[in-house]
Amino acid sequence: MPELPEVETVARGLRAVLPGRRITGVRLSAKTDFIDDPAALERELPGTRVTGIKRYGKFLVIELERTKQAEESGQIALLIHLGMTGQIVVGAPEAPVLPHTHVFLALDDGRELRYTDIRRFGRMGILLDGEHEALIGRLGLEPLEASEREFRQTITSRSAQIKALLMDQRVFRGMGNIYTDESLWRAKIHPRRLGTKLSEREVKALYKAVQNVLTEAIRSRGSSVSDYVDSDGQQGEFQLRHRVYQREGKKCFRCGSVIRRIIVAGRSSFSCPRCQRAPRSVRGGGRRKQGKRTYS
DNA sequence: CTTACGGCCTGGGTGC
DNA sequence: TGCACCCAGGCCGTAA
Repeated sequence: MPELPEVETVARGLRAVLPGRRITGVRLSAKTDFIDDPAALERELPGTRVTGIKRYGKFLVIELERTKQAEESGQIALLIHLGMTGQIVVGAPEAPVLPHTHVFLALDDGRELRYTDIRRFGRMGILLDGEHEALIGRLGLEPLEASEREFRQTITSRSAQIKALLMDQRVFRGMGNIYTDESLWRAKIHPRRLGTKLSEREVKALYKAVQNVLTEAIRSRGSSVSDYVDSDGQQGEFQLRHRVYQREGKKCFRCGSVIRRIIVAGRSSFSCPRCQRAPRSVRGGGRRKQGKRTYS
């Protein structure tokens, strides 16, 4: 569910309430298979103070300093990935507990941070000093920080399908299914086009599209398609501005053609058949695996 | 080194 | 009402 704009929105929400707060207690549910080392959370977190909130692509890092054991002065951090259905909400401990809430962090201001995750595709764990860099090192460019030149360099040096490239976290960090489709539609590029085969004009248009889509989505506090809420429990509004995502069968906002859904890079991909021309290899009667598809 | 695909998990929607 | 199936903002491990 959450992509860069949603995670950024959560990060900003947490920045407004967490820094300076001390974690006074940790409680976990019985289902902790999404936590790297549950015991480490219970052992390390109590007594730490939040010093900052960082976002790397779709990862959230809550930076902490130890305040109890002075000999162990090292900084640690709580790493969180929201997966598809993860939610972090800070609120009153008396608030009703949503189903699938698996982590409760008591704070010294009397409030409580809760992590809820229906599908448990999320991830959580303690980061010690070195692990911080190791994680970030495996991630690609932050799209909103990349220059146009870096962007072009990265895209044109890979031969994968552009959709797969944009969603590959080792290439760009933070893009997911929604914002990839929305960006490709704005740039009028078919998701199956290959990175190497994009013209300079197309790459330029895509760069702008990505910048604009992400920036506007952050301004709208993300997209709430089904589960997403920010750290106040509020939904985003960018879903009202989606131009292709989940609009199969509806008219293209630009040309009126019927939006299609196809599978690209293993994911549902929505595009306009007229605005986003398919590459040659795909346009013809190319034999592609369709699985058990029913034609009606 | 790529890329493709199944699996992980739960719930909502649809069609029979 | 039940059941089977498909689908969902993501990623990881394995196979080719």
